[in-house]
Amino acid sequence: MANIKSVAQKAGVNVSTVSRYVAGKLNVKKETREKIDAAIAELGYRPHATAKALKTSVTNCIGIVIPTIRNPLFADIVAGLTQRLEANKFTTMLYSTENHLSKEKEGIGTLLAGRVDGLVVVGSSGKTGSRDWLEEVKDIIPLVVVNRCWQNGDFNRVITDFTAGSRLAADYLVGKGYRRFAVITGYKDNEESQLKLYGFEQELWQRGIMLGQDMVAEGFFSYDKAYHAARKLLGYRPEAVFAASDLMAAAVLKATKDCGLVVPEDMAVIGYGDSQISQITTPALTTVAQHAVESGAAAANLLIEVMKEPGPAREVIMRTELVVRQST
Amino acid sequence: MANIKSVAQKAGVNVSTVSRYVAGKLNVKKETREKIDAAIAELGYRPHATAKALKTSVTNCIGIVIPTIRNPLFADIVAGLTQRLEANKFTTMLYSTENHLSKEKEGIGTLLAGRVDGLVVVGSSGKTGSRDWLEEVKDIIPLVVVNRCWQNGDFNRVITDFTAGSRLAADYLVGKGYRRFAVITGYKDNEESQLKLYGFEQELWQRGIMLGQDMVAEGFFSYDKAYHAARKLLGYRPEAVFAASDLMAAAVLKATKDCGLVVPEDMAVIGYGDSQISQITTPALTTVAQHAVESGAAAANLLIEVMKEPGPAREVIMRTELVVRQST
DNA sequence: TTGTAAGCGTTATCAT
DNA sequence: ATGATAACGCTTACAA
Repeated sequence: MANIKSVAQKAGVNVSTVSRYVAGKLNVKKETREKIDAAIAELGYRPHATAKALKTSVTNCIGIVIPTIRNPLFADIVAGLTQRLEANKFTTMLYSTENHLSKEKEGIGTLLAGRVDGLVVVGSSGKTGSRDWLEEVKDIIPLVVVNRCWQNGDFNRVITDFTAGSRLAADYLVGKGYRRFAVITGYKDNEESQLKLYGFEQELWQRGIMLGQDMVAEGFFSYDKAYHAARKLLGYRPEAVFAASDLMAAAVLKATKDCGLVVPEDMAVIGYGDSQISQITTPALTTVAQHAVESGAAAANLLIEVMKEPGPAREVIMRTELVVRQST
Repeated sequence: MANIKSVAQKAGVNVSTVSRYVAGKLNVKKETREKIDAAIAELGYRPHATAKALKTSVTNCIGIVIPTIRNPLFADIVAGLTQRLEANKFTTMLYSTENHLSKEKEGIGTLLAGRVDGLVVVGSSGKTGSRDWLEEVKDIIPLVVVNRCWQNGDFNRVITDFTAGSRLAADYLVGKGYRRFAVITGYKDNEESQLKLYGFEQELWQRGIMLGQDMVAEGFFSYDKAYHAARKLLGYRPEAVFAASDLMAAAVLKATKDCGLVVPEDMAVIGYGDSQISQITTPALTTVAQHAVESGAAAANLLIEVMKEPGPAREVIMRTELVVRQST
């Protein structure tokens, strides 16, 4: 590959002149410019980003760590991130932990080795959390966490107000006259799942309604697992089921149908996410919208801001909304 | 940040010794090893990947260019890619063109600047194609293209046999006794869409069945657009509708229902992809499975192979299968 | 306006 | 088994 030296040689000038010209500094004679342009074109020269990064300590690259790209929610967050970052001339390095929190440390480690200017870590920590580890990281490199709410150090963060979203759902259902509820959560130990459950219970409690312990089951954010959980819960004859994701709500619809019940006449179902799934089911799902793409974009903007001028930790809260369709 | 020099200093040895030890070369005395280990731990030293890349010309990083991560199909391909690449100690740089083919050149350009050891370009080229551009790229860097079938230079490629998949669908439907068909394609100019349509037509033709021109409509891989297309097509009373994606097939189901027809009794619907969507709809969709995750994994393996020993272009064909559910 | 030269953090060759 | 040093491709004072 052609390098700056060969360009300089061919153009008959010094490397520093080429460097300055390529960088856009304008104190270079027209005649020289033309010679350099010609040399660049002829050699197919392309500045070597790695060398530049080594010299300047700026990589123009941001690391993103996610649990899995196959969850549409995370895909949306990544989409929001890459859009904003690419628009700001950053490239992105993606590391997927495949839902193994233990791989998070490894992933961050590889990204950290002088490869990126900043880091975005997406997704819930587990029960144990990786708090101590991230605590170190944020001293090494600008860091933004997304939807990791338990992390109570002062991190720059974008969080969705999952609790408020669940309260919207509960409020709406109670207002509709339902009194006997069941909930399908994600993972018992997962913070996002817990916050969603917590908000729902809290709102019910304020309305003087109790949610029986038998009425909560884990669905593991999986269609099949949620289906089985739903079959069990339906035995207790709830009037309405709240699922922590649209995918699991879709499973509830299926279970309901297989039990010979009709939604919404015999039972109401409400999902979470307002993903494409919620439009596709029959009946279409009432759901809590959580603006995943915008969360990603907000995280990108926050990180860029933080890299420009560091300071005390900043926080962005993403609001949720209720989207009413035909399942309630 | 601590560098190799500071470690060497603290350990009281030369940088080259540290370098050798860290690289795992074993000609280093136990005593020295311990001193170095202590220094590394104390300083929190982490080898600088960028500097190493500059020196060795290997980045251990692979570039991935995709149209958009929000399409579950591409997300699956990326998942397959990152799994295999991470397992082989590669990091991945992701560039998303947001469905603008024109951005592909820009994206590849940024990745090319000494940032990556190899490149995977995913997705159809448009009518015009970016063939000439990629033709240059493959001389610069190891390249694998995925599902870009029109590209007729000798590229390393992983392609899904879309045509064969469509033929499976047509064969099955004709066997079931259907004779009057409608098709919802993606984009008219998109090769994947065209191949899917082509296979379907071809199989019908061999069975002596004609597909009227009015019976084909663009759905743009969008739920809403496909819904409108379906409403129009239903006016011509097809006995079965073949959609080029599950999402669009779901839209057909909706349109059918809104027209007061029942699937599969009044009309059959068949999708493409075997994505999660196909299990969720009511009735669940019969669909052509296309193994997206495996395509990504195959592309990763192919690229690794090509980087190890270059040679004539290799090709991997991914087969398709029919998955029969309740919509036919 | 252009040239000289040091240095970013590594690795690798050659001595010792 | 270890040390000295050049080099990777670039940027950036500083000098001319």
